[in-house]
Amino acid sequence: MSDLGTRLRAAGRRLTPQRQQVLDAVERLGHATPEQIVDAVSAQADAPMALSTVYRSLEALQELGLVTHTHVDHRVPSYHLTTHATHIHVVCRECGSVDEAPVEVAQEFVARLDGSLGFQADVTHAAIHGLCRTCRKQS
Amino acid sequence: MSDLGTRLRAAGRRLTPQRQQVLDAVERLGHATPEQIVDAVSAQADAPMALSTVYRSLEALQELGLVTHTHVDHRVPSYHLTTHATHIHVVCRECGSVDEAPVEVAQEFVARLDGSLGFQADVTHAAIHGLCRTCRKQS
DNA sequence: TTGAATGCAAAAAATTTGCATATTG
DNA sequence: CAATATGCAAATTTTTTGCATTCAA
Repeated sequence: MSDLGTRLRAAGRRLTPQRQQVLDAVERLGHATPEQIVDAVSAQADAPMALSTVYRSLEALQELGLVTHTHVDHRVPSYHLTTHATHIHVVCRECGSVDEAPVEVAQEFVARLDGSLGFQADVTHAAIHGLCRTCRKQS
Repeated sequence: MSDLGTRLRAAGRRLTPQRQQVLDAVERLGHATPEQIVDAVSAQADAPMALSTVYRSLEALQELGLVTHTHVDHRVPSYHLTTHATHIHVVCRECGSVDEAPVEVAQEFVARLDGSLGFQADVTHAAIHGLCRTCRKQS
């Protein structure tokens, strides 16, 4: 994987300290909302970063395929590295709890999507909604 | 499955024409944003429905487990019947195209989530992000 | 009749945009 | 130097909330 600067330039874009900081923050935080990112970056950097810059940076990083986002919370998107492929999020629609499952659980699912649609799925960190063990028993 | 009124009352809530209309609209439209629902309902009913009523109705219907939502478009949630289990949505993060896959594709995935976490997943209409066949080749 | 729901308007939250200025390549 | 990106503030868009009124049970 080439570095951020190279990738950005290849896409006709530029490497700025802000973009690097946003990428670093996403990596460091694991998952983060734009709000959390701006807070994290502003805490480290000398000057606070504009929230609009975070949005625009995330857009650029997403275009490069370096980050993606998911909707764990129904309102705010949560960003994470595309390569940070460690688990899948399952969200209970009853109690709102968030649990994690290893990627292997979806291996066959991904393979089938590939086979039938030619779609390269990024289920990693995808938010799967449903009922958790506990809430399920109660209904 | 008991009817809407019974279910609502069992939850200490009430059956109102608005809630029935919202449920009907979701069923008729398949998927719909709050905005689309208010439009659809207002077109049929004599008086236009308040958008806040749509939000509150959807909340109630979700609590009953009758509807769920997904994020096909990253901004606005799209609602659909929980029972309307026909397909899974795959969304390309590159071109934004939306494709569908039959539920069977996820059967094993769902079974495994159940087995490992006891989680009852509703992958139906879940939005899976990734790269479509076309965009995949270009990158 | 009484608690729950609606409608409206106002507030809050989240995201986007315009534009002058600064910065990258 | 030219094109791209930032920062700020204003504008949009989306969702929530307060409250008086209406309505379901």
